[in-house]
Amino acid sequence: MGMTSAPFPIASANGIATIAALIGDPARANILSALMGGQALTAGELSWHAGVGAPTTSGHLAKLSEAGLLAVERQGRHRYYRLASPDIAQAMESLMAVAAAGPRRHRPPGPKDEAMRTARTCYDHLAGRLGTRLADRLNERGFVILDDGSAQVTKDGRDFLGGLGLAIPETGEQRRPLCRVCLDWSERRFHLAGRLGAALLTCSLERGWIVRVPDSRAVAITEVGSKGFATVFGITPEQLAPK
Amino acid sequence: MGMTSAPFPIASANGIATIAALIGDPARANILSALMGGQALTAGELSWHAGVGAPTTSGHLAKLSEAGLLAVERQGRHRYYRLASPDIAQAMESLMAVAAAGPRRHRPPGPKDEAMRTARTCYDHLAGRLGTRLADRLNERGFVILDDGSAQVTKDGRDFLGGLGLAIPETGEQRRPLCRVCLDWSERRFHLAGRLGAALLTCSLERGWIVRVPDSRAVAITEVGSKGFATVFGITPEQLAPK
DNA sequence: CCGACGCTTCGTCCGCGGCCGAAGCGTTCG
DNA sequence: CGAACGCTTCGGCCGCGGACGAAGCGTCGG
Repeated sequence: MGMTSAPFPIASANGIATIAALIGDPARANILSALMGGQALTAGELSWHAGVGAPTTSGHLAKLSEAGLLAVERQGRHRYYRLASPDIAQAMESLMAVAAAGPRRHRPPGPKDEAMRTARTCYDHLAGRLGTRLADRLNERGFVILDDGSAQVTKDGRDFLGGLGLAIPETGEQRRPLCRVCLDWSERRFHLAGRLGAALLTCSLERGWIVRVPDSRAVAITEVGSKGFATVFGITPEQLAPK
Repeated sequence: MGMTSAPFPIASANGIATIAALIGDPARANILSALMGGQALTAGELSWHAGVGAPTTSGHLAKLSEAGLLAVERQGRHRYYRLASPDIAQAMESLMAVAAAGPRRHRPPGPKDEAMRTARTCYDHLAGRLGTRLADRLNERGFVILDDGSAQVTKDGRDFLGGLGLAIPETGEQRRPLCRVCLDWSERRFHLAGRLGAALLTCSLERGWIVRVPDSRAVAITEVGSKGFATVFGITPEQLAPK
């Protein structure tokens, strides 16, 4: 028998349990999901999202912060919480993919849900139909190469995006990938993440092409945005239609 | 203010909590970690890995199966459990990355831990120093392009790997990416995953270059393997040395 | 300077869920 | 066919941790 010593914890398996247990509480999951919107929120707002009282929320926030999942910033009498790193967002995203793939959870697609499917933020980039179509169009035009689960920006793409005023750092040799794909839980296809994805989101917001929907990760596409996405990226309104 | 209706659960945020809660139990995390080795294990073996009794393990396995995280296969009086899909493995991997990045968990690197750092399986591909060096060498030679967090196989690479007897399906249009990167929790750098990563692992096993270490995800590099990795990929033994 | 507000800490309650021993069911072997 | 084995089901124990109300601390507004 190859049984070495006692049944002792596999290296780091305990660490992963700790993290997962933190995410595993409904209230905390709601908090983290709310923060997947990408913007920092106050404890009060998070309390509302979590669906529990202020004291309970405070406890949750303390635990999440201590574990390094959240970063906190005091500002006046408010405390702004945000996800501590893109890694956290990616872990959440992977879990969403698993959850969406799993056995049918009864999830009546409400009107708000429909807005989320059309366009939403995924931490710091775009997701939903808008996000996936954006990836498709950039791929078709040879600006990014999407080969199954990998993504790469081409020379042409760098030029094109540069023309939009999107300054993509040449090769920062940073931890953060320039361009990676992210599995969309509603579309079950890929959209663009990484520094490029983040740049596309901020650009769209700055130009007023999309606006954030209050208390939600969903974003609404404005009039000017509808034109902008069509002329610049070739995304027709039909492609963004619910059905 | 924009408070719409009651604080009702964000779409699918509850689903993610369910999944995370399942992973969040230490015993279950140990089970899943053990199955990250990529091979199916019996309930008894998993009970040992989990560190709890058989009845308790059985309960855990039932929950994990029902949630769609595990697939089970009856064979004689044994029941073989394995991860239900690569998505699960990726979610676990993301969580490991978060856990490893978090505040210092006291994790005295034992001898077994050292073996894991040298070479181990990560679900169905190679990780550890061997895995990352493999990615490096393939990158240097222009067989794959690693640009930050993205990976792509070149024409040259396809030819090279074909010469090794690795038949990589041209472009299966499958869900499973041909080549993607996976963050190595011990090296804190990328190694290769996807269908390519899986092919590299099975190839190495078939040729006897590596052998699985019992009751562990670690793999040991054989004599012939040491030569093989050096001549075929240009990986010197020094690059695989612990320090 | 006092009251309203935002957030946290403290104390308490209580229910969910993990754990085990014993028993039950199916399979394999002598 | 009976005994050993692998795994699951059942029943009961117990402790962890999430929930809230009340109170405490810091900040902003008149």
